[in-house]
Amino acid sequence: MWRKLTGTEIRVQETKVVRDIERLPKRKRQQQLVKIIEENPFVTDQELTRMLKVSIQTIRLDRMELGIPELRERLKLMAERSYDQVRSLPLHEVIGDIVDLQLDRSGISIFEIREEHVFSRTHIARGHHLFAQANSLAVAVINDEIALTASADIRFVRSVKLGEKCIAKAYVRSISGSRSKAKVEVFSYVGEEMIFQGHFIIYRSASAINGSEGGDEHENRH
Amino acid sequence: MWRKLTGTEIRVQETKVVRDIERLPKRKRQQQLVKIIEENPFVTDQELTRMLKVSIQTIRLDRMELGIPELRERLKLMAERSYDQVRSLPLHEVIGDIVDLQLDRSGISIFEIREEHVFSRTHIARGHHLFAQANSLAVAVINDEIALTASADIRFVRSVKLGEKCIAKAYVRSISGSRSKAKVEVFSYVGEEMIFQGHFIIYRSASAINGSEGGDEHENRH
DNA sequence: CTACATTTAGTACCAGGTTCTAAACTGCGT
DNA sequence: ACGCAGTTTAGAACCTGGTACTAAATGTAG
Repeated sequence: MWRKLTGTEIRVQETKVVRDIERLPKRKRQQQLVKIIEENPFVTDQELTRMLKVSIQTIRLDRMELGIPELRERLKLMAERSYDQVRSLPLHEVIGDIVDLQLDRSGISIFEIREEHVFSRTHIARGHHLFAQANSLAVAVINDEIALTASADIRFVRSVKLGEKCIAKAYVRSISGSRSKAKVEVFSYVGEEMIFQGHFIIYRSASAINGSEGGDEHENRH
Repeated sequence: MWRKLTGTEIRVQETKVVRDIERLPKRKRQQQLVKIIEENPFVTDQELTRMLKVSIQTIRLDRMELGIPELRERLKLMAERSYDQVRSLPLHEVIGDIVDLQLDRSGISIFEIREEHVFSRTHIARGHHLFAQANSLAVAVINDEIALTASADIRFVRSVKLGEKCIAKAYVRSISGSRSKAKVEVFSYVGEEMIFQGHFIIYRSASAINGSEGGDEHENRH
């Protein structure tokens, strides 16, 4: 369909220019259509006819060619996406996927930096996400029903960019005699490079209920 | 519609008890209906007839009485909600509302602990949200186009619960000679009580591009 | 028995489409 | 001037998941 056009386009100029400016409207219209629907997915075909000054059939042919589903399908997809997000928010309770866990000893989690984790202009990951991964892991590695971060000393060694996979490794360094506190060290890497390190003091169940308690806790994983 | 019912309910007991256990099926069914739709908003009236073993008209009467909109309306509402959320996500870039800002001097932000910030079982705020508020503020108070957290030393003084409002106050303590680093102290309070404190080292634009750079930055706010 | 609530049935209608068939119009090559 | 392809428009039948309304059947308490 378009093969022919591009072929002729390249060859001659004077005659085909006319052809192109006559043909472009379809492409242009479809581009516009995509843009309109993108920035307002709630628009009906009816409304589109008014905006693009073509018949409703043309709108529908365009949607078909572009693979854009009908209004209701779009809404359903959006609803499902947001519903899934809400559902997977409990998964959001631990930031990063824990791939290895030896309670009271060590743990490893992986966290991929995605669009929502970076500063839009520079695509550099925001610090609190790296902290959150490390903090979650430090809390998870403690073998108690409740564990709360009491304090932390952290360092952002280098910035992490969109798409990079952070691998955090946590080591439990010491358990206090009364077992009320634990020291956990976390090192995060992208590849071989260390990008973050943190020293966490975690309060655990017995002492965590009263007294100076921190900002995080966790449930026993299996 | 319900006024009458509740009226008789309150008055007499022995006679109405019978009436109630005869009436309950309706109420019970409606409670079930609410629950079903709540945990699966994508269900059609047809599917509900099978689940509740009543006619589709009853389902629809129930929905009316309960003020539950039809499937398509539900999906539309969800889609709109998620769309608004996505739109207001850039607001999520700074955690907490900045209410006062004196660049290179001090700043104040307020952050209310909501459902999504707490651990579901205990309703205690997760540490990284408190950190995020403080970190955002520490970065915001620096008068530079780009600012990145290099390191932080933080302490969770006491746990914060659902519904509490955290007020974070940041003070720029020192600016290095070359202006490449700044020291920022942040103290967060619920009412009079301090709940968090942190010491941040922030790298600023000139030196931030190369060298050891942190995990956060910010754009100039007006 | 009667009055009232509850449930079910059925019809007409609607939005926002899909699917399919059939015309027009447009412009180009020959 | 003619045909042909790409494009646009029109129209009818049908679909889902409802609303709105009328009417009848069933229950049940007083």
